[in-house]
Amino acid sequence: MANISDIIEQFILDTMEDSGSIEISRNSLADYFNCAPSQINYVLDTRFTLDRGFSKESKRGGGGFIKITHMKEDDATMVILDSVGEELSYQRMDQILKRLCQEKIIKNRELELIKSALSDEALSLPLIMRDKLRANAFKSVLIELMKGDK
Amino acid sequence: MANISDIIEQFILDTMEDSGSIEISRNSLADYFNCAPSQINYVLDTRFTLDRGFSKESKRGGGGFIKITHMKEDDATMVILDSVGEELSYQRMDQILKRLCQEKIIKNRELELIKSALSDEALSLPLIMRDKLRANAFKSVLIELMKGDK
DNA sequence: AAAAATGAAAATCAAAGAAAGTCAAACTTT
DNA sequence: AAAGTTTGACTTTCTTTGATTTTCATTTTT
Repeated sequence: MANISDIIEQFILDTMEDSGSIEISRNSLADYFNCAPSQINYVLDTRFTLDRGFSKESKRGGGGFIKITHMKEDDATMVILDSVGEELSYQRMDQILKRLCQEKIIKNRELELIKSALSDEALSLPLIMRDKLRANAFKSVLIELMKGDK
Repeated sequence: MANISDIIEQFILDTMEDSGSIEISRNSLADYFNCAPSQINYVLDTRFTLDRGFSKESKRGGGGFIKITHMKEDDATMVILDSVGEELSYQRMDQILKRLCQEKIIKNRELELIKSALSDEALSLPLIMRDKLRANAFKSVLIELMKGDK
């Protein structure tokens, strides 16, 4: 235990606890922990994944940053995320979206927009890849929907 | 938002908010922000682009100026659809979404949802395929948007 | 009055700088 | 041995800076 990756993970988790998000400079963080900058990427790639309810955004160059967002911690949202799994058909996505709509989590127009962005036609790929990619992209949408307060 | 370019962008946006246009002296603006005059060009080239619905005109020499106008397009969606080619980077999509937002064609939340559905993280594919797929999926969203109104 | 010189802008372009991403080799733990 | 971690060299993207060029208006010269 107590390897640097776990420590960095904990640090990030602690820092983002209140707001549900954090915006950091990769280099400063690496400096702070005396590690290679790419170590930060390793931590991000292995721990702050979509499956675990995190989404990331970053920018290079002057004024660059990495931003991590987490969805709300309650079970209900986590259950939905879990239910997506590795692959997601258009039909199943549709079902989930309908439910979100019934529960007033999204508007009908939002449902339509998401469906059009992630329809079979929009994701022009071989079937196996398509459902995998849809699973991933849809998780990203769910996380956006269920972001912590702010 | 720690870099000068973003600050200058915001300043210009704020200043032109009311009238929808602004006429400035490049040198004074550079003076005001203590930066190289060419930095202003950089901001103009990267942020006040056609994709975002801005047009620029300028004059050199004594009494020179730069004028930026935000054009109101009747059906921006159609024009944008035509301008999205075979590939679409995340950055460019972001610009377009900002414009759709400014023109009140989509809400901010819808912008965020689309961004999350079609982010680099969501579309976990090799870069070349990713931008192709994004172009396709985004067109599908634009078409959905055109259905909506009217 | 036309031509030439001067100076005041803005445009361009390339180099340098800043920050994050990638990938594979070396090392550790299980 | 396999899985997980650490490190570093190299790449890509975005920003900043400055030197040089182009364009326009005004003034001076012929």
